[in-house]
Amino acid sequence: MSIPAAARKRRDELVDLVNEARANYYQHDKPTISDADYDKYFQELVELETKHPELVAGDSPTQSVGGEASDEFGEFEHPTRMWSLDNVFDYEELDAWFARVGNHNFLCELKIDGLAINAVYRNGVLETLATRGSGAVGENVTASLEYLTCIPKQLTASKGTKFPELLEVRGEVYFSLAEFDQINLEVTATGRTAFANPRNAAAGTLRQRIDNRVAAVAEATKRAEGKTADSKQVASLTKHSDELQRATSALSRLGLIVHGIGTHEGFEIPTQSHAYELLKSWGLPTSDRVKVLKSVAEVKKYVEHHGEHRHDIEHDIDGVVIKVDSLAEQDELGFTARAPRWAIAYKYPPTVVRTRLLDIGVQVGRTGRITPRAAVEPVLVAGSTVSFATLHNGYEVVRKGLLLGDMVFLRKAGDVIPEILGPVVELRDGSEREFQMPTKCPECGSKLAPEKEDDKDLRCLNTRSCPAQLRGRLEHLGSRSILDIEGLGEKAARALLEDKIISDEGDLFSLTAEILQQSDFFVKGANRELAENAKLLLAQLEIAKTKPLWRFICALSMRHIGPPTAQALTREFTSLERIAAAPAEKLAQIEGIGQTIAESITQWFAEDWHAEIIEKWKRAGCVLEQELVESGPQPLAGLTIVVTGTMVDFTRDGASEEITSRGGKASGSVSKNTDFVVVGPGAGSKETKAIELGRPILDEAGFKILLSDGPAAALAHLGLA
DNA sequence: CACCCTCGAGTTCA
DNA sequence: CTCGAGGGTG
Repeated sequence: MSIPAAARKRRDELVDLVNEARANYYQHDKPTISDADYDKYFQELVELETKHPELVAGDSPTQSVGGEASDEFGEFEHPTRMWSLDNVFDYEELDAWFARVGNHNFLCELKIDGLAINAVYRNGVLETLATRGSGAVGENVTASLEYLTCIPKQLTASKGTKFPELLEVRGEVYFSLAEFDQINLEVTATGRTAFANPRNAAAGTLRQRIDNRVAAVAEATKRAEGKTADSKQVASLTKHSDELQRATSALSRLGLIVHGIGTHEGFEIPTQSHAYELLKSWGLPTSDRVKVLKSVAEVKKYVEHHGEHRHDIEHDIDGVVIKVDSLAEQDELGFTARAPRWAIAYKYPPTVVRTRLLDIGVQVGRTGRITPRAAVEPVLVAGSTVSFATLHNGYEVVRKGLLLGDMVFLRKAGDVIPEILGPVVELRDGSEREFQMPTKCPECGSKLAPEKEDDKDLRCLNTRSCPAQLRGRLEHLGSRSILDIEGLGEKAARALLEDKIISDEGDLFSLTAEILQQSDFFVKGANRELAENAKLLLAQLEIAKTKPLWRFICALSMRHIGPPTAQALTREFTSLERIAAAPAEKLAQIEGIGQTIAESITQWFAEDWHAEIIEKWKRAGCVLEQELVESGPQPLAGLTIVVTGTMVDFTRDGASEEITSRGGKASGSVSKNTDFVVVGPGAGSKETKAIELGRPILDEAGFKILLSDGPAAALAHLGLA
């Protein structure tokens, strides 16, 4: 039977999608799609392969060896929630925490960079092992228990021991650095990409469906031992056995340190340290680096000691955890929406590495701004390899004292964005050369100049026809946050311009199939049929034509005008025509718009080719007016709310819309004017700032209460009434 | 005029 | 995340 070409194609797409998602998650430490999407694609692939077994091939993730994401996990609801910890990054913040909690005995321990787990024992017998997951619900990985040597299946009893009926033990599963290197050697030897860091390796190893692997071996055994078995089936058995063996071997090399208890029925303990002693006496692995310290000074000494020796430890750590030792005192301090008040994580500063500054190139942005960008000798920092880092502007280069060829210090700001800190002056040998900002635009050759006297930014003033600016504007207008036109990304923008299909953004909405057919990028096959990407683009352009006016205003790339300002303009004037006709004095009356921006707007409209863009868009059917929407109740009127980190049920833009539609203001930065800070997992400095300024912090559940029941209910949810 | 806040723009890794 | 720059306040 032949396989339909469409099935083959879809199968290839799915394999790529899933494999890419896995690589991003495990090898690069940056998830790109949601777990739900991942499961959806994986499931579709499984079904497709079940229907057409001939399609199953070695590159399919359904066949791949351990250490990667699994398909469906059994969910496990933790009897007692697994909390996160609040972080501090320096002594000032740590002192603030000490001041909040008061005098106690403090239990200090290392914060292992691994995977948090919850082990549930019933009457001393291990019943369930689950990952932390969201904290409320994790993934049930009990199936792997058999192969984990790091965790006792049965607690050891000493004389007279009576085990609690239900006991939850919390701990961290990890690979030692030595095992991590070993695992990665094995991984690369079988042709797969290495894990980015020990944490991902541990997560990948534990979160695999070992039971599926066992089943696969059983199945292959049955076939290979059948009467009609051929060499292919024997080979398949060998392959599946090898995979199972590698997976179980990796599992057996995971380590565990326990660091807490959840539910504990039937016994009482006075302190955290007593709890550890008890767990240890039952045979659970505790750390011998745990210390109970009586003063702030001693705690700081502990923090410093392990900061200096963090690389001498057999596993990765990213900080120190400090807990109030007495459980009674813990109870008194209680919890915030997401973390205990009685514990804090002191995070060590992000790693700084040294690398060579090879060159400084310049980029031309959509507004013509010239941005120098450092090319460095690729270097591994905090889990990924960095090759470039922005330098913002020419003055930055001078201020940092950088010379081409310098060894430089580099770190990841917020653990994400590479940042060059400065040169290692001692290592200069005289061959280094100064960097000069260009005087001509690298893309169109126009002269570069600051827009205003004293501006630090250099700009290419050829707004109309500089290819970099045209491309940038098209890309910007197509992006998710503006008109959200799928099929109009970097490549499409480049093709539209280079193949001279459009001369600028004005022509965009009058594109037709016939016009697109003139470009190689939008056709396929010998008879130049319209390709899928072209159909997508045309359909998306049609949809975009009726998007809200403020999005069109942003799409025009007027200087200084982003979403908030565009929305303010729309509210005041309701149509693009009225904005174009408004005198500067009138525009400047709007909050957030002063003389500078007002004049910049009127000047923009005075430009002939700008007016033409608008004419063309209108002729093509773009709706450049705001129909008055009946606004619902406005429970958030007057409130400024900041959303940070990731939400389960909202995108960032979605959350902003929920806020503005209820009369609130969605802002991007936390200040003392902020009324609420909504914090999801993965939040960074904004959360720290919120704590610093004492602003109320909501989790996603609290945010939903805020949206539905208003600020008073949200505060009540926090126990602040 | 000094300061704080907000917004805009560019941004790194696959 | 970070810098620059505009807006607004005291």
